[in-house]
Amino acid sequence: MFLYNTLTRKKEEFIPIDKEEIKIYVCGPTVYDYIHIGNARPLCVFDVLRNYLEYMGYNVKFVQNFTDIDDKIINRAKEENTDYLTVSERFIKEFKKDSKGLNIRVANINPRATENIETMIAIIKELIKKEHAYILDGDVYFRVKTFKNYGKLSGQKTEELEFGIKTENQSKEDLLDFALWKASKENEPSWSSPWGKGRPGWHIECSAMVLKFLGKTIDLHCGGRDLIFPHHENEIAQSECYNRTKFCNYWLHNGHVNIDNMKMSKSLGNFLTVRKISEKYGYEVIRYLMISSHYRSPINFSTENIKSCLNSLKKLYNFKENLIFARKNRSSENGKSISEEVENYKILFLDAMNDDLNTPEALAVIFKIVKKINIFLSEEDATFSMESVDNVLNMFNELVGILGIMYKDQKIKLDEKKVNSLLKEREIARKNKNWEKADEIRNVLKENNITIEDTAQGVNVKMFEN
RNA sequence: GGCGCCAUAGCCAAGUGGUAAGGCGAAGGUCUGCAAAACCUUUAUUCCUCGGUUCAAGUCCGAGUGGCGCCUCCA
Repeated sequence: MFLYNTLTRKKEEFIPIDKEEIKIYVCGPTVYDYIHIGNARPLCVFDVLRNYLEYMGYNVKFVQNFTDIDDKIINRAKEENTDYLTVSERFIKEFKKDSKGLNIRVANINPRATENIETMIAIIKELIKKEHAYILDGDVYFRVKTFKNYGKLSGQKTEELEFGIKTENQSKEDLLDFALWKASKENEPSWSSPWGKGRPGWHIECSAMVLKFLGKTIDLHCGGRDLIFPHHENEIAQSECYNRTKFCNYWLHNGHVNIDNMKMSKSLGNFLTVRKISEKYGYEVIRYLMISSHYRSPINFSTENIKSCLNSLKKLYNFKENLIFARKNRSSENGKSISEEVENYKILFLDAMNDDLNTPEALAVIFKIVKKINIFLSEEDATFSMESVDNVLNMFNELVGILGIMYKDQKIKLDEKKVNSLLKEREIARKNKNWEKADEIRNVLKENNITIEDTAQGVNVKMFEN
């Protein structure tokens, strides 16, 4: 499998440190609000990565943190007249709800910054001892000039970086130095440290949690491309100065979700929450949208785009339902085999995934399978071998499962008995050419998310939300 | 000032130097009591522009135009 590594700016073959346990760290959310649609992107694409690695037979240890102490959380707590813990607890819950909706598997470990402050303090102590960091009025700063490779991830030279830098503390030794520890202001949550009361800087959190839960060197570190600088650059600096070894082999960065071609962000205020969109269109279409472009490309969010994705998903659901219908009603011992022609497509799907997770290509392969099989199904008089139908169904479920779509449950609001009696009633009406009544029953069922289609082989009852 | 990304049909979107995947939408047709679903046909002689390399360029090189991101918090 080839992955684009930001560190080398090339697609590289993925070679794990230890096949028995691939170590992935994904930067998680700062929990001060509902996640926005941009946050959904790394969740979805790196969940696909995880699925695919496991599909290939690797064991994966997947760690995603919660940044649960930060200025924004403190501010929100102040606004709501409550404490930071109430805010972070609340939005961790909401995060989990949205994640579940998006069919994101729960990480093996979800460490919280505030639960790992001891590790951070230990690292900072050592960095001070090694003169990679210094104390300044209760703050601790990382001395960037002591790390020769600073800039290796972002491709930046330190001299050039200084050009555009904006900083709040002018008394730092160097403009590039960043905070490892921040002295606390009055009435703010704080932890005691050798440098007085305070709280950790953002970058050290991730370094500490990576070290504690995954070790000194990890396979994959993932996040949005806006994290390349300074966040990930700083993580490398801290961790490599502390561990004296390479921090991470492959850095993966997803592209942004834009709105009107502008980056969607909480600071710009042009963001849409996952919750809001899911209330209108459902969660699944958000996930579909995320895999419909390559993970490194930008996505421009629009309702037109969402609606197009909804229709595509509908086509896939119809396909699956029609196959299940064919299995029940159109299979016979001497039936046509439909799976052989489609077996090669699985290889094409895997080729696409192996090529830096080319999910749009992988989706195209799925639609090619759908097309091929639909041509078989469109032959009205044909019957099919049940085994081959099962093969296709299994393959379809397998591929779609890697992408993490098609997970919506059938939702039946009416009980089965009632549905069956309505169906019988409709059949009688149809025999008597009482079209009005037949259509009325069809509408009633439709209102309950049950779609019925009259086919040559009988009535195809589809029970999913449209 | 530096680093980087992007430009392919009405929309979304792949594309490894070998003659433009796939999805949505639209139009017409088949099937159907009507639908639905599905199938068939049509929908980019051309990939922002201009040069260059090559037998061959959407793909490589150069210049230009337009858009975006990072260097403050960000996914």
